[in-house]
Amino acid sequence: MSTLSNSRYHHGNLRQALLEAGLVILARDGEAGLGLRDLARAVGVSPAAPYRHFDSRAALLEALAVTGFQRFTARMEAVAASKPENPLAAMGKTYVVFALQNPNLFRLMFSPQLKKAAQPGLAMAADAAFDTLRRVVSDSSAEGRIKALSAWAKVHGLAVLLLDGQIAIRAGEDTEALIAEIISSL
Amino acid sequence: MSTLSNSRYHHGNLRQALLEAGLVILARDGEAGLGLRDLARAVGVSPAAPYRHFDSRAALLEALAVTGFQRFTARMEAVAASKPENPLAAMGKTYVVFALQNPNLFRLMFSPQLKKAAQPGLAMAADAAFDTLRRVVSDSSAEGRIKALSAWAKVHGLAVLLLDGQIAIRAGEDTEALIAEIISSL
DNA sequence: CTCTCGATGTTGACAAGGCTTACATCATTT
DNA sequence: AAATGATGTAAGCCTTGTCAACATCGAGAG
Repeated sequence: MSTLSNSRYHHGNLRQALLEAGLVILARDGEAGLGLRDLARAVGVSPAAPYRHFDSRAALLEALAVTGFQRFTARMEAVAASKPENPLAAMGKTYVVFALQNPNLFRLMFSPQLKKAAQPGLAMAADAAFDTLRRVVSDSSAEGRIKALSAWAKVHGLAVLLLDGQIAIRAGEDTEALIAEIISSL
Repeated sequence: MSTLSNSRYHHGNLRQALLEAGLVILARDGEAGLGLRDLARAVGVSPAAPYRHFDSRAALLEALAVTGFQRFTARMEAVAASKPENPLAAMGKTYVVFALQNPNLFRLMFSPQLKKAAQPGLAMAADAAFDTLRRVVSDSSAEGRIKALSAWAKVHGLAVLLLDGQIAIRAGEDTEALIAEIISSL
């Protein structure tokens, strides 16, 4: 392989190419705008080719969500490893910022149509992501669990509401500062 | 009219019938399972008939979301009117319970594909709903706003996470009790 | 009471998109 | 070099949202 002849029958690394192009299209057009045909055309391949690598459109979306969780986990662990003064607040901010930087990917990761229960790979990727958050608070006591869930709920809710434009940002207001204020009480 | 001849050309009250049947199908099959053709068939009408009342499928979904916000608002106002000891906690619980009782409707209400910015009716319905929450906290000071947003984020995040099955409920654990514990700190 | 007209439904069809089946091509193994 | 499994193509089926042209009804004008 490696000959970059742009007209070879086999693509060479179609699965990876589909995922990367999928992330780009997803970021640009949202989940609804990500069609298998468009995606195949973007990669320069026939409409049916993706089916050699993904059983269905849903499977493709699931794979994208998994990579999303992996990137998310990497960011969270990086923050935790940097030992900030207030770990919970720092990770909370990272959580929200990730959502705002990758809105469509974040929405896909939490899309109900993915049904984590039936997809072990996705469930594991999601669990790994949240474990980084849980480890910070969890002293494994019942009280610690409530505290962790409270923090998680608050941060997640803030991310979702900001993403959907529900929280009105006043003119000239700094979104990051607002986030910091809301999260500071963790 | 009023003859209940079940084979009359005109339905009589199609718009209302579509909304009601739509809510049923939505609750059962989710947004993705709500097709215009199925909906039309459920009401006993031709596939194109709904277009006399809704410009598009998106418009139909928007109308369903609006009725969802109206029901939600009614519940929240009822709780607020009952003057509980801790209004914020009581309304928070109502918020979460509504989400758990109407999962698909709740998801539709906050679906990003609805773009409230472009739909004045939907935006107004949503604002009306959250105003009931805002009124409880808002002393209109900057501090009050942060407090209101914090409470809203926490409650909304809890609802979303529970809806998506992200929060693991331990065996024999009471979900309502868990909700109460997490919300009690409001 | 009849006639007309706007509102409401129906029919038929198109286009887009997910998916499948049968076939072509390539790379690797023996 | 021939066989074989993996990968991609071609062609088409089916569902679904949408639209245009036609049919039907109800209500007000005369």
